[in-house]
Amino acid sequence: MQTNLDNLTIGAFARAAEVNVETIRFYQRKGLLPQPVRPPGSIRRYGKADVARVKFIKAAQRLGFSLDEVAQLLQLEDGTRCKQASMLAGQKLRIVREKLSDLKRMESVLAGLVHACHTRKGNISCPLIDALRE
Amino acid sequence: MQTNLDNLTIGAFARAAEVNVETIRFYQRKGLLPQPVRPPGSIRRYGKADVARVKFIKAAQRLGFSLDEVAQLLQLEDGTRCKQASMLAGQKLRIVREKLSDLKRMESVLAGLVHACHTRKGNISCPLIDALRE
DNA sequence: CTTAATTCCGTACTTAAGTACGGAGTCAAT
DNA sequence: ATTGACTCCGTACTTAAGTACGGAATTAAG
Repeated sequence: MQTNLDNLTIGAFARAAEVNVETIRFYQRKGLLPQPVRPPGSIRRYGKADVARVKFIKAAQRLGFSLDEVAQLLQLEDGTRCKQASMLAGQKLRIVREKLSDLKRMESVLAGLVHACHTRKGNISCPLIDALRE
Repeated sequence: MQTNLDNLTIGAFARAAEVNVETIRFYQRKGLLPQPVRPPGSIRRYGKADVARVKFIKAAQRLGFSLDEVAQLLQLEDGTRCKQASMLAGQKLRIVREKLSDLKRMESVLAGLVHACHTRKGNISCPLIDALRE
């Protein structure tokens, strides 16, 4: 295909990357995306490398990386510094596991309370409210 | 014990509730805590009911409720509307379970990538970076 | 050639849950 | 009675990840 993913306007770029235009500009201000040169008296054009970069960012975000952390990953983009990259991922993995255990605790407490609320008989007070009070 | 948890200044209140003073003021502005009357030309005093209310708020937050949701729970504080309370908890439980499954997915992807990075041999490029690129 | 849609750019706003600041008043101890 | 700590109050700042706005320039379509 002849460059149907090259020479994109910023609007087409945003659609291709499935984000909105303001997000592109925001990433440019943050330094996550390079600002392509602007031909004097004209508008900027973008290509598939740019689309790939945004998709990289979004993929990393889905794994729980913040934009600042994504910036670090982007510095390792050449793929030659596997050790650094996997250290970042390892840190993130630890954080994800902590969040998991927090959420599991919340899940079991909430499930227990909801169950107690449903099986409660007679005029005793709400188990959920009681639990928060104790 | 004679009122060692009553007649508190805002500073002592904050210490008793294990939050800081600005947080108390913030909760008052949000309507989560009542503003005790201020004796003219004097300062406000707080008691154990206030401490209990802050602890209630913090307990609910630990279960994943936002302050706006906590405000709803506080309206059910008398414990007579168990059905409403357990509906709120049920909604929260669904959200917690969604987050759990997201995090589990993230965990397994990250763990797989970290493992691949460590067992990689030779000059192939970083599996983590590759995964984000794909 | 005119009109509508985009782009560009800087600035300001959004949400959540606080934290920080600064000046004036009040309280406790010496 | 003065010093230092604390309270009061309003306002502004913080973080993260964008979103919204408004006016000027540019491009695309008819």
